[in-house]
Amino acid sequence: MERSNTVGRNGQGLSPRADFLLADRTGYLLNKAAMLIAEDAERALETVGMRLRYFFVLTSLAGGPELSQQDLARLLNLDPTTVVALVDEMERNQHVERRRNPADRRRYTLVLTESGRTALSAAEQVVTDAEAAFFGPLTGAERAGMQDMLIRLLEGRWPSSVC
Amino acid sequence: MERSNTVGRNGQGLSPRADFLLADRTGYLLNKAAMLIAEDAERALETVGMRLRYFFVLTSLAGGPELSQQDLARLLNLDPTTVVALVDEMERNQHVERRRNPADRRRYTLVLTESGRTALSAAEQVVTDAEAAFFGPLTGAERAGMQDMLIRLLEGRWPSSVC
DNA sequence: TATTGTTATACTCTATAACTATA
DNA sequence: TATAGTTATAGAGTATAACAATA
Repeated sequence: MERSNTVGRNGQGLSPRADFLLADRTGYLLNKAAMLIAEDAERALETVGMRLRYFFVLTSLAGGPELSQQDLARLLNLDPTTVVALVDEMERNQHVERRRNPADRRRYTLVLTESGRTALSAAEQVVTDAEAAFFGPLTGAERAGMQDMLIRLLEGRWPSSVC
Repeated sequence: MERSNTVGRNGQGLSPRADFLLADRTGYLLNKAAMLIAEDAERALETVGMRLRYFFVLTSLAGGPELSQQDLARLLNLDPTTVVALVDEMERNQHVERRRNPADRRRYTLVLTESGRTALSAAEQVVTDAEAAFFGPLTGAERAGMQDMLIRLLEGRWPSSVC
């Protein structure tokens, strides 16, 4: 049921106009949009039995250089202890192997398995579809422009090794 | 069916490029950017002793129509029980008053106090500065374009009453 | 019967500290 | 001494269910 607002936002006589509205805050809009696309992607991934963070890890391992658990933690802004649990799960699913790095035997090198690649492919499809739906209101050029702007905003705040 | 993939990206000669890198995912970039600006804003607000969500609530109350706690929950994607705790805190700080809505005595109308407005003003300054720094890499036109695109992406997924 | 605000509770997620093995 | 990974645990944050008052 909708509320009947007796007083309009822009102050029809009474209500004082605020200096900043929520919708004026680029940062707020960014957060709201991020939340919605994350929800959409999470919902899409449910159909293939995967969580979003799991998908991010698979993508990171598939696309980049060799990564250790610490690398993953830094890259995805996860706590190292969270990565342990995640990789445990991925290893149980045989999507990832831990291989000791001979150059530094403290580290594991995380290796995507064939099965992991297969799971990733299926996940990529549903996520790509979800993104296409979400960014549907934008033209291709606009979306490319947003992509470019976001990358520039992230410049220097991204762990060196990837991207 | 097993791990016959010595094809991993460790092979210097034959590293297969992934179909999608993390940086190709507009959704991922959106999330990363949102996380960073939220962190920046949170850090900026520390200097005035305020949390980001608190700031969002103050902004919502200052700028919009009368809001109940349920309205706030829907607007800011918060759980109604979380809003109770938040408003409790704001009432202790005398930034907000709960007034029974005579038209529907189940609801409170949340009213910003003068002291709340003062706190909001101080917070607006530091958040505006943090946003200016974060979006510094963009031209004014670009930032306006992003603002416009974000609003279009949120269209229809925003509670009707506000924005 | 449905909704607002509330409390109590359970659950999930994340952060902290300590330990090991390597460097 | 410092770092990677691990474990156990504490803490924050969130969701769930039940309830009273009101519609």
